[in-house]
Amino acid sequence: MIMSKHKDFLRTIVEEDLKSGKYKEIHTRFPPEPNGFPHIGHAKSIAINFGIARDYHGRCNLRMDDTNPTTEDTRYVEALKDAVQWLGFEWDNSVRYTSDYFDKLYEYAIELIKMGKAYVDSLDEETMREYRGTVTEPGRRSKYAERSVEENLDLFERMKKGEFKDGEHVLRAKIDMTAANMKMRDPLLYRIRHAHHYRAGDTWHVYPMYDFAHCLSDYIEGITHSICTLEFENNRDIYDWVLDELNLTPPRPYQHEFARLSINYTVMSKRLLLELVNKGRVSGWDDPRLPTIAGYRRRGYTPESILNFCDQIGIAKANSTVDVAQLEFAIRDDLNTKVPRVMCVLDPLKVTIENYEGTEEFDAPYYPEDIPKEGSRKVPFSKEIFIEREDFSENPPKGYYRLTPEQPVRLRHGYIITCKEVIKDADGNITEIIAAYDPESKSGRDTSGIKVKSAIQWVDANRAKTVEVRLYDRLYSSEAPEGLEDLNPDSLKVIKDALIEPAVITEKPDERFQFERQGYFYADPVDYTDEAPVFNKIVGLKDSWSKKTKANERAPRGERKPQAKKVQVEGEVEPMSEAEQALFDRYTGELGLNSMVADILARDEKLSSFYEETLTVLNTPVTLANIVTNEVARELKEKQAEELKFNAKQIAELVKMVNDETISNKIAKQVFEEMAKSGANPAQIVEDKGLVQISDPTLILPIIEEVIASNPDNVAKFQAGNTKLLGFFVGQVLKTTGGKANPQVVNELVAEKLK
RNA sequence: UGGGGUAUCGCCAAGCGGUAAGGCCUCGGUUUUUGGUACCGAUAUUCGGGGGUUCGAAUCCCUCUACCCCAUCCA
Repeated sequence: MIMSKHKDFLRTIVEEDLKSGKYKEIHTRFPPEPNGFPHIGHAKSIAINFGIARDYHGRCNLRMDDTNPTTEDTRYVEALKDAVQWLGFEWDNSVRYTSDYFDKLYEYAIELIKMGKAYVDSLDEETMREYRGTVTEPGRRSKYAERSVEENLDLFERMKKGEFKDGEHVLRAKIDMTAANMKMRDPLLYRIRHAHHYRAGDTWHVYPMYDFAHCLSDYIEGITHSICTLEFENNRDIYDWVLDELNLTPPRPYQHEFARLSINYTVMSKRLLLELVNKGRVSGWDDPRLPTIAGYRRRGYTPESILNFCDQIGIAKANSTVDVAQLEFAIRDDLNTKVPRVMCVLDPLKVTIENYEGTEEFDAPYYPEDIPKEGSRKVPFSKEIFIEREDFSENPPKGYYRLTPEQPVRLRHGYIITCKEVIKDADGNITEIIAAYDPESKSGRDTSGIKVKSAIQWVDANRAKTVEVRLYDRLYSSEAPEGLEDLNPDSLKVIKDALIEPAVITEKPDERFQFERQGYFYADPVDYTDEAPVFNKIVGLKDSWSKKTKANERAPRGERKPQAKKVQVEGEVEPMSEAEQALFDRYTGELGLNSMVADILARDEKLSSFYEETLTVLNTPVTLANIVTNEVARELKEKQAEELKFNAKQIAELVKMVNDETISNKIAKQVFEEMAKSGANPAQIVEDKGLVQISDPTLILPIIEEVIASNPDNVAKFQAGNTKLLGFFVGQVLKTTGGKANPQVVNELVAEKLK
């Protein structure tokens, strides 16, 4: 497979971990809970986990995260396995189950208890919630946290044996009831559940919670990268806590999160999907309108198209909603090169060709010339045919290419016909067209010289087969649906008596077809029989004609409405304290700092004291303030001044070198980074790495000339007025000098050279 | 509201101090016996807002804003 040039952030992490030797081989896993049918969001996760394993020659497990006996079932296990296989992936070894680790998990829990890191709590649910505190108030610990190790061990064992009722006790980790991360306020590890587990049966009366089971299951399986969705970000702390506290033999897995998939005009939540199925708003979990794997599958989507789609949308951490058009593109793109073209008339209008007698059969290839596939069929033709009602217009709009009283049209693979007469019923509805054909115009040996604007699909009236066609549209009419009220009432249209050319049924060249000029269709795998064929519409063809006419109806000028510029509300800035204000005044007054820099320093005790210290060494208040508020501030964000590898004196020295132009600002940043890492003296770093600035034009000029010579395109662009390119040339020169050239000098020289 | 995240074109998304990738959508055009496909071309002087640092900022610093997640004995 071709790896795209730009890797996603997960693959970047994986590569780094492989390179650094953190892991020798990568091992991922797809760990759904078997409590519902998989949807395209799962497909994304499958594509990521199995895809990464494949790309880096690792392995990927399929694991059922089945720790909650009340929600899980084998039928979901089967559906999940099925989905992975359908998408074309193979899991490593056999399917794994968290429930297979219950014994091991129990042992780990005992270990935690023995370490004094876990306790049996006996608060009732409501009290426990109360004790947990809120996002703004810290929680407090239950009195049961004081229980002895022995008591905890005893209680936990009896919990396991089933001596207590549901909810009577739980096992909790002893972490921190005041933690800012709510998840860390002594999370539950085990709860009592007297329930039948679909696999473990009735042997267990305690079941581990996600936060305890998941990290350890990953560890047990030797997972290296535990990839999950964004909502588990807060759980990562527990993940790490459990694995670290248990003193496991390394290596251990690490969790990484990505944004879950959402697509407009549909829903992905289990709750909403379930509602649709339970209330009968769809025919079942495999209703072709549903974003479930089963639904897409029945609709006729191919695994390749779903995988391509997942590939196209990328992986990132921003919550976003992908346009369905992207999915539709993926399936069209896939089917275009694969499926045979046939003719089907959905809304028949009878055409009688007055000057034709007898019957004949046209030899019609299944694929257009641009598709390198072979195969053809016979298409019967006679005096009476049907065309699509839409393909005739008595009063055609501007730009109409099809049949009109004045405009001839070609019958695809057949003759050119001309309208002679329009027959209507009493209400004025068109019931039939009387037409004439040109015998010289037969497809493939047309000598008629007639020019037509288009070719339309048709079927022979006597030999066409009647088929049922199910036309699917988006399930919801709202882009971000919230419930049943947003349902699209026209999401399913059933056409009972569409007419199709006989070869489709008798020859069966495929299961998926393109009905020419209409879209891609799939022989419904459940309801189709040769006697009563049923086709599902997978997706329509791109239709720039109907788009144009509809756009004209809606907005005659068809311009994109100007987007209102986002209005930014300015928030309140916290006022300064008196002392801060005094400091601020001194900085802006006496020292001449600009107010922004002074503000940053005055408000930050750590920064200002660091700054004051640098001042005692060197008397250039402004430059010092700049480096302190920008570079030092970054280091001081998560550290105390004492933890820094460098000190104020060294910063002053660094600034001094900039001031006397020994090094450029650019180099100063580089040196600073080194200082932050190693704590070495700036002068030493500069000397070791030979970073002294080059300002001599005679040294720089040749390099500039070289850069100019090797980038003639950009020179031309620059001279044509693209002045931003100046930065490009400066950058190139700096790159070749390892950043040592004096950028100011380079700027001047480049500008002059390019003039 | 405390904590954790996120913000780059209509929709996704690269980018990690030196020319704002790419795909979808849209709009033109060429080819076409599918108003399809393919092909060519257009579409971000600007990266949520405002400041600062720098010769140079989407990238570093400060600040504000918006949205998402967390107070299930669910996962």
